[in-house]
Amino acid sequence: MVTMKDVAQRAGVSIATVSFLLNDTKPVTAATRARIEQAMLDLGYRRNMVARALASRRTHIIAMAYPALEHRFGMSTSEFFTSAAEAARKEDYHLVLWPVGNDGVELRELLGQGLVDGVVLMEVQLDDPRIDVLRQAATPFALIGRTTEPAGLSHVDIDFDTTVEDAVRHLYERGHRQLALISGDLDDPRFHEYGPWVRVDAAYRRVAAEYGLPVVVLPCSDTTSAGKAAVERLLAEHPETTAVLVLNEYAAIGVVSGLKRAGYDVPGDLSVLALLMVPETAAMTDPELTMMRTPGPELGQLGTEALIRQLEDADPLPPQLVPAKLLPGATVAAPRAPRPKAGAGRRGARKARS
Amino acid sequence: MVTMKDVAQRAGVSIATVSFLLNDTKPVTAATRARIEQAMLDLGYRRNMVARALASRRTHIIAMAYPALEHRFGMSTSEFFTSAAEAARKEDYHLVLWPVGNDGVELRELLGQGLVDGVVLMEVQLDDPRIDVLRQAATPFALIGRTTEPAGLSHVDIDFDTTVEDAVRHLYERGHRQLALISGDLDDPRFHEYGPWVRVDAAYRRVAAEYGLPVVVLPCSDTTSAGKAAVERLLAEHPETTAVLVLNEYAAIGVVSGLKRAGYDVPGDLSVLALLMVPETAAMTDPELTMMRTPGPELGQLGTEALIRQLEDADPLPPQLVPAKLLPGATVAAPRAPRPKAGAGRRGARKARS
DNA sequence: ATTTGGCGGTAAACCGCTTAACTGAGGTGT
DNA sequence: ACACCTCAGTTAAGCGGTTTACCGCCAAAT
Repeated sequence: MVTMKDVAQRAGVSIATVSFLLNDTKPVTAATRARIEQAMLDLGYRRNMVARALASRRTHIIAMAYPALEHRFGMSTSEFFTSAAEAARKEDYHLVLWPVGNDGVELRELLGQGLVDGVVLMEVQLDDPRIDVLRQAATPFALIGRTTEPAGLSHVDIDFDTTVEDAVRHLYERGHRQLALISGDLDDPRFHEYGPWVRVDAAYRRVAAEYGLPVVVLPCSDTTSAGKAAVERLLAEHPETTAVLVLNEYAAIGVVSGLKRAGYDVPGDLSVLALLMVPETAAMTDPELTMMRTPGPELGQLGTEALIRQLEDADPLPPQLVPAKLLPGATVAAPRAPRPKAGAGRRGARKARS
Repeated sequence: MVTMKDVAQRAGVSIATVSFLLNDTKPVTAATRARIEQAMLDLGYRRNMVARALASRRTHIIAMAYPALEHRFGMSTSEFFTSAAEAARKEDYHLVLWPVGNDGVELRELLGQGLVDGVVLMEVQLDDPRIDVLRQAATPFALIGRTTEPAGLSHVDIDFDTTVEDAVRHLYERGHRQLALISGDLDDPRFHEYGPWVRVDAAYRRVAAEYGLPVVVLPCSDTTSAGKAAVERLLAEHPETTAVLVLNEYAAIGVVSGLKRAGYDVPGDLSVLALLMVPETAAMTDPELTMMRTPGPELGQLGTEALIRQLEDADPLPPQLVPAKLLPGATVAAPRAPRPKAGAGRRGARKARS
């Protein structure tokens, strides 16, 4: 292995000078610089990260901590990983993957090893014990997602308010007045603390009120079968509905196939707009789902950048809320009949096919 | 930060003794052991990975190198990442994510940093320049996937032969004699070197021949729309087909919806069996796809374990070929009519379903 | 002519841990 | 009784860098 000593020797300078040049931490004359650089080239020198880390107390490694066991990884999980890894590389950091429990025990253990300069925390809970662990360890961190009181915490998250607003407006502008939200299942004890669901739910109720729309919200867990079931209930209980927003990814698929199976034409009889989805999934339905594309890649990247800013103590990135952006598909159209106004007519459907 | 020196001091021993105890690299009397352990407990000592790495020349970090830019990540990518990360943790290693180009340039750069003890290489090409880079760097590595000549290389891969055999047998046993494979698009220059597609194609031709079945293979890239197009062509060119195997994940979705759109009943009119898929995706079609579940988690885990074995120079794990296992869904049934071909009487079935 | 001070460069002390070589106090064999 | 092992521990030399003093030199200031 070629070390700095070798380079220094060949360039006829001291090892310190090489270090100063490499880190640009002290000026060096053009002549010596040239000699050193030539020497490095000749020898094929590569600076050893580990030694550097030990001496400088900065490893240039950051961790992405995500809930282990949790096998309900959506499509967007790998987007987080890859976008974060790329952002890290770009800044000359490495990203390690840390599957950790939600209680923070494993996280504390890992932090103790002194391997990482900072942590990007995924799937942040509304009240997250891991944050205390990070604080106690005095380890810089950034959140993807946020707690109930995120003020002062470096974080990025989906802008649920804007996302829902945009979604509702999209439908409203096309004439829809009878909307429904197929939401997350907040009654499920595992999720009534789940930020995205809570926030979308709240945002929707607010926006619907603003638009003077009736508030129809059906809980639904994130599976296609749950989606089918939810839409059946919707048709039975609120047949006047002309457009449905679906929060969950897999549920949205279920909603579309449930509608088709029930003989409804999408978007003829009912429009469907998926709220947080990735294009690959949306393309799977027939017709292709119109969706708000979940900003997974942006979040992974921004979260990482926010963390690295702290580490390089540049001016900290302010909290970023990124809305999901509309990605048109083929499941939204104008409602079939002129809008029925207060209490007026409603429609079933009878398209069938086989 | 509590260092080994602190511990040694408090326990009244030399720092070396602490190290020997920690690494179990030299015997220590019960009495001193107890004193040291107590001291560590009192002080809350955590051994510093970086210093250890520098001194021992083993970082206990491994990299997962995967092709950057390649945004055609299937659902199984995050399975690789998480299963590898978990396997690494279990053995007290850390996993870093390295998005690298296929030419090996970035990989060489990263290896030079001396950060990792070894590399798990994903998406191995049939002739992969990155392997030479790893060899030159004398870095231990394991492959997920394999080259044309994988002998001598530590690797794990899907057992395409068994997978295809099992798939064909499954259909054959249910009475199908007119199969078709909707394969990868090997004509696409980007992919005619893509191992999984090449191997499935080859395996299918072999197995079909063994079973005395006509060989019908349609190329198809991995999108739902390509799947739809492919199945339309299939219906036009080979209307006698009673069951279709689909290699690609998204294509399989397209095949099902294409069939439904064309007025075919699945599986009544045509059975569909997806070859390499994850359950989450399969659940999205209606009816749910019958599939061979791609062994993503196993591969990530086994690849990591194989690498770590090398690093700990235990007896090396032999190359592992893991077949995809059948996961029943609702898209395979017996063919409707008795098979029209020459030869003896056979019985088809006429189960239908709606 | 002497002082001052900036500047390119060096020496050496770490960073926290591993490990080879060494020490010294019991047992053993003869 | 003496040399010879064993065995738990210790000393100290690294691992490959970073970083804080410090030094000598020359130009500008006095």
